[in-house]
Amino acid sequence: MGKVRHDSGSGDDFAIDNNFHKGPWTSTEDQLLIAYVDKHGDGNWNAVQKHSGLSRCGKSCRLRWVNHLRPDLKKGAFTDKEEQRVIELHASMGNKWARMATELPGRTDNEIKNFWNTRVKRLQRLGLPIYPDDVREQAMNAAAQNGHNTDSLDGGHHSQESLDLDCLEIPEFDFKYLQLNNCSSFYQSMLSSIPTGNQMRQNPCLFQSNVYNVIGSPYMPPNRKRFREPETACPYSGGYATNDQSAQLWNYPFVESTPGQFYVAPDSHFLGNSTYSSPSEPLIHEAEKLELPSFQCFDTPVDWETQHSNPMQTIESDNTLVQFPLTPSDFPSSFCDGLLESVVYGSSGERQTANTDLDSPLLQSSPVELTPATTNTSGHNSNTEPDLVHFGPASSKERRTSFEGGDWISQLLGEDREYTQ
DNA sequence: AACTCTAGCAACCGCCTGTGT
DNA sequence: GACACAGGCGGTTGCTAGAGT
Repeated sequence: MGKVRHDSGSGDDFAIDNNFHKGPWTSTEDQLLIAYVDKHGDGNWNAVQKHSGLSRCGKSCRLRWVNHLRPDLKKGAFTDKEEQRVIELHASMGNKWARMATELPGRTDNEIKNFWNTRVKRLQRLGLPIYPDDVREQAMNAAAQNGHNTDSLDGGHHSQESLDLDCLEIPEFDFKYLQLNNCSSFYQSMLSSIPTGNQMRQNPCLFQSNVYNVIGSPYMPPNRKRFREPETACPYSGGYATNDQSAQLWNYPFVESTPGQFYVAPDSHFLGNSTYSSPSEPLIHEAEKLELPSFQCFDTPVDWETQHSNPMQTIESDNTLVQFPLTPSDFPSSFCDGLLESVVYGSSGERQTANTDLDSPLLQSSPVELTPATTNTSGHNSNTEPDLVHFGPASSKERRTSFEGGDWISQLLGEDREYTQ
């Protein structure tokens, strides 16, 4: 790992320049830090080094305090209840570890993140889905029935946070252990439970993000590599989705949207955690990381009529793998970002793992990323292009028809594994 | 016993936002 | 508005202990 620093402005450059100590903390350092915080309180971390005698940068001190020395930390393995909660939270908010940590007293974002990643790896290894069937089904049902939160949008005082909560309530699921994914039936039932456009108009929050991201997000923040939730309601510009690699993977077209109309929240979960190398190499200019889903809401009402006549329909690339757009009513809400990933990304997870576990009866979704860097260290990516070629119906017309009917999705998820090479 | 593999964890990195000037 | 700085966040890396061979 290179230590060349490109960071601009934060104290770490300073830390490097001053040869601050790095690596594991010693008990002596811990004591110094604890003593300092006891005396001065936390915060102002760069002052810690100056006043405590620690040869650590402020960031390192903060991290050490937050993750290990804070008195309210809970140590030890995650309990079943905590695990259950983590699953719920991840289903609702994706890789928002810090937010998840606020819901799990005594646990840190880092801890949750490690726990989750480990868990995902384990389940992937076992060929089990990340989310229990119960979660998926209940979330699906909740999404289908959840036409009742319009008040929250009219209250005039809701924060993004409250919107998030309003948008998606993850019930107390019964987390029996995981069964194999029934992706096909699940997805088909998703499609059959799609609310009407009118419902969606009334509840724009319910029908945001992730699925639509594959439909084709007109949202592409310029010159941004990452998105944070407070930006959800920010203005948008045309272009590929934020998850532009996944967008490019699906190769959906650029669409200019206008304010007040439907747009897709940027932290889409859909395919968003599968950072493949795209075969359409020219489209990918840098190895951007894709975030796992974050729960997103529209602040802007959805204009479905407009969306239905979306110019995307008139745009078609020769390489288009999925015909866009599907109208919003083609999909349910992104009731569970992570769940959707489990459903759809399962296919990509299969593809990712196919080379090493072709015999697995169910290669499940995983947020473990395969970045171009990790998949393509030799400078080429040998396994993505064939995937794309076989990813979905052949012709655009067929694609559209099939996609709307959910048939090829079924094949994709449950039957057709040819694309795994 | 020696070696390899890997899961789990701690720490770091780079980017971001918020705030103050 | 531009800039610098502090702090926060999510992704990644590297170390280590334990399991497997």
